[in-house]
Amino acid sequence: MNNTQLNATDKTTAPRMALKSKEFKLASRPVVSYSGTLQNELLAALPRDVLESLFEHLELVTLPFGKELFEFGGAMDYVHFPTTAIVSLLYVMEDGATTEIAVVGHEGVVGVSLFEGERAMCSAVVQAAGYGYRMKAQHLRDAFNQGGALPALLMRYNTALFAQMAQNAVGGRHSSIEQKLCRWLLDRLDRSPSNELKVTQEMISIMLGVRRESITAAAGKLQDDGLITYRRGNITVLDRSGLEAYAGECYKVAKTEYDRLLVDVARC
Amino acid sequence: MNNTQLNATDKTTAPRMALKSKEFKLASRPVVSYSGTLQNELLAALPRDVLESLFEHLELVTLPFGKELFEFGGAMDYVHFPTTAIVSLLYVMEDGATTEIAVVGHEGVVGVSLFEGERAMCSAVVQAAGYGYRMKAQHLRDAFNQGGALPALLMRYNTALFAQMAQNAVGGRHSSIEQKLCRWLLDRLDRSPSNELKVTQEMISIMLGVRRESITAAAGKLQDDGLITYRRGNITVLDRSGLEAYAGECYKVAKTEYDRLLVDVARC
DNA sequence: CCTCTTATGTTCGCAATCTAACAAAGCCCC
DNA sequence: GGGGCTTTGTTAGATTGCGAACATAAGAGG
Repeated sequence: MNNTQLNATDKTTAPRMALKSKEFKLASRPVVSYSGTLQNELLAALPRDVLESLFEHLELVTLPFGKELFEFGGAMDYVHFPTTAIVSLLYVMEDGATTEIAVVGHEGVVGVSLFEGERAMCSAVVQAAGYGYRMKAQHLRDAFNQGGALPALLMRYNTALFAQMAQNAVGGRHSSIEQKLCRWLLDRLDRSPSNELKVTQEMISIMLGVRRESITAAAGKLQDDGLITYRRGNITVLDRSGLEAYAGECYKVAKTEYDRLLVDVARC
Repeated sequence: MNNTQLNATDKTTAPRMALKSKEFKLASRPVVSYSGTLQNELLAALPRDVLESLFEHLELVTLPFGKELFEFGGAMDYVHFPTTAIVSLLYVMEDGATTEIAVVGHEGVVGVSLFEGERAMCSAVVQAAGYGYRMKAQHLRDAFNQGGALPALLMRYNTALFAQMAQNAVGGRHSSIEQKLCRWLLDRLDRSPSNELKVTQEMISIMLGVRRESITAAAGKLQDDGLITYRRGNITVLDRSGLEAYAGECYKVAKTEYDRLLVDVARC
């Protein structure tokens, strides 16, 4: 556990990987559009008038692998609504040890959880290249303060995020590395367009806060059991329900909360 | 780690302990009063007109040790604003393993983090007997939807709670048991009226999700180092800054976030 | 096709924590 | 002031994951 661990990945591996991940680009490159925003479920859940009022502030951006949307202690000028990208909220300890606090994809928003806090208490790193909409945090704050459907929606999203973080805390203490790996894969899968994940074992180890060798061992076992196959930075999930069974309750509980969020949202 | 662990504590130890903890009762028993509500910092931070509109719905209640304000999967009809009481958000796994997700005292509110979710994703248990104000969740929801200072305040509180949960996840993976114990003691201390905590090592072990023997060992070491003294369900903190130094960054980061919450709140 | 980088596989010993069983106090209440 | 329950102390062996060092292989780019 040394300080070079994340840096090495961040500054060296990350940009290179970003160039490689062509799979995540949409078939036809999207433009800023009303329909485009609907690819983010949180935006899609807003009443049409609210979304329209936000629309002028939204900007479609590419989110390359490894990009830091904000870092620990830094300012959070923008919030991001991922569409095809996946973003990790990561905490890096002073000694270099890392832990993934939460993961955000097309179901959520990055930065609003830290609303009004001027400084981030963790960093946000793009884990899977893709697209997302961003807007100045101040505009979202203004919209929040105007009331309507937005405040309640964000509060509800926070509830689901809470569940995810809570299960991270629980699983971090009481799950085996294999279980954690299963859950991590499932969380990505839920936010990915395919059953193929472009990620190295080293990256996974950083996210889970374990050694790379432990991931090698765990992944090997999952492959032997026919749940996944992998080769050099590429994991394919073969048996989703098998993973779910192995992951145990942590995944299930958090997933249930997200599903409920969407159901509740649909009622609006 | 068996299923009887929490139950034994809950149903048997808890009521007994509650009867014992006389220290936490206020010198003169408070009545529902405007000034009483100010003992909760979140309520105190509300503009006078907002607080007055909530006031009629607030009810002063005693919160005896061990009382479950809500349980996993259960309904959350009330939100609670502790004044002298301390409440743990606990998750109990199917196999009986436990983890404390967060702790709430006079600085916060229990139940609102799970706003609009009809089912709780963890249980809330009174850890230190005392008082608190409660109100029907629906009334708070109504007030939230009316806008004004309340939505922003709750959002800000969520930010601080996020920081605490995040550090729980981080520390759960990367701290020694002794460090976790230090941090846990400090978190209680911040919400307690004195430097004496009424809690058994067994209770602590349940909160931290470790074995009781590990707490015995860790507490013994802290006592040898002159940081605390203890005897049968009673821990006295002797050297707060010593504990902080030992606890490491997790405590510091979360504390900073709460301090900022209060500063921001004071600006309102 | 060859090379060089990066990703994955493997090993050994070590430290922390857990499981399990039992011993010794301390404190409440009769 | 003594019985009985609760809390704390102690030990021994098993397991999981860590640290470090190195071996192998896959694929990108020349």
